[in-house]
Amino acid sequence: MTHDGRLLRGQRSREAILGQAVSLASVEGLDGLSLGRLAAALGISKSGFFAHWRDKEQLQLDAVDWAVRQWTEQIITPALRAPAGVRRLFALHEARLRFYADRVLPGGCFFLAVRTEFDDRPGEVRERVSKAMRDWLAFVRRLAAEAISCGELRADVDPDQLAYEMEALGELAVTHSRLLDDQRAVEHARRAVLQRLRALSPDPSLLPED
Amino acid sequence: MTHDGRLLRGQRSREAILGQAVSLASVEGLDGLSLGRLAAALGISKSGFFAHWRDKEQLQLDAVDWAVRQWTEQIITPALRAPAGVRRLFALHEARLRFYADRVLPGGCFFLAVRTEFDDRPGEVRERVSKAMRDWLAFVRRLAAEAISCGELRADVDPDQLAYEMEALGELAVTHSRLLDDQRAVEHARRAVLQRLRALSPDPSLLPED
DNA sequence: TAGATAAACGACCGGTCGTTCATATACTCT
DNA sequence: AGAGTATATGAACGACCGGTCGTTTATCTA
Repeated sequence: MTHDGRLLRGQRSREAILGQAVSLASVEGLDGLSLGRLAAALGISKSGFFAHWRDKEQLQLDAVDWAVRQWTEQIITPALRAPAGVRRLFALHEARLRFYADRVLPGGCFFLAVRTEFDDRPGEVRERVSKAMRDWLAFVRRLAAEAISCGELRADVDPDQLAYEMEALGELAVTHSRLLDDQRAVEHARRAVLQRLRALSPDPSLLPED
Repeated sequence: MTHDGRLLRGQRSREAILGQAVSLASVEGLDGLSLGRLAAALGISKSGFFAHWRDKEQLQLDAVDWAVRQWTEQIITPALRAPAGVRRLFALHEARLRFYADRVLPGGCFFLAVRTEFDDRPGEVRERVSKAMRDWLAFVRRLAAEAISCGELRADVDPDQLAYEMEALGELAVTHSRLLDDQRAVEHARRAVLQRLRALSPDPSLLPED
């Protein structure tokens, strides 16, 4: 129980499979992704999945959780190194844009792909994705509320409204930069949030001018 | 040649099929849509499609054009009844949000679904969707430039930047309202653009306060 | 009225989908 | 050494995929 090489190997397999699944799902979605292609990309057999997951849906659910962990490590954690307030909010936005620009995922954003796929399709996957989005938005709202309470955002700012705007402005960068081959999309996304935060802050000098 | 009931019937069939295809594609995408389900939804046989289109891709291309026409009729044309300037820009935004709120398409937005599906998949469909997006953004930019030249927007406004922001803020309303069952999403989208336009206009009183 | 043509159909093709199952291997525990 | 278990495989399944084929029905033309 304490030292089982099989479990360790199994866990490594699971991690490798989920990572690849999230990568492919960022391109073709979680349902568009087929087990055959996933197996081919990993060089394993299709039936091997069912040693780890009961069916495709269970794998999809775990893939969502894996993507949440990746998002936390690569966007939230780095942003928390910035001082609380508007600088942390903007650091969060920049971490996200860097995640897109660095092409960490071949499709750009797992959550964009999966959200448009499942927003109108009932089931457990939808609920899991929905919860991930709620948690993420609640986190952004909390950062906004922090910024208000430490006086770096005007007291009349609505955290809900600001979180919506940051989410919208950040995410369009994915499809715009790809579909239109428009490099300026990321710059538009950056400037939009920067100018918005500066306009809402009593001390804009906390943020870069441009 | 001038009066052929067969051609007329064929054209009506094509229109009905494309309308249904756009509806279904707004939910599951243009590739996720299967000819079998499309035929079932229309109560016709699968093989009948190939009397009108060579293959699925040709139908997809026509569906994109059909969706562009629908978008023009239901969003652009109504907005053009508003006077040129910031009021027309905001009318465009409101027409779009009404299109979403009225659930004209069961999936909310054909172009959101198709864009996330094809932004990283080469082919003719991608090019067609890309062109549709470019044309749409160019139209929004033109309205913004008009507003600047008639003095209703500050001269230092960047039409590219404004078009990006309006697009981003408008479109997130689709998935947010659906995935999160959040009715406020549309209101967030409306207020974000309204306050943005008011902030950029020398005469905010042209627009509603809230 | 006879022939041509557009529209729609049912049957069927090869291929891929998610899934099941019997089996083999690798490892731990008793 | 032997039982038990986690991991992985290849073969096979029924369902559905996009697409082809020959045929029928409806309509126009000569």
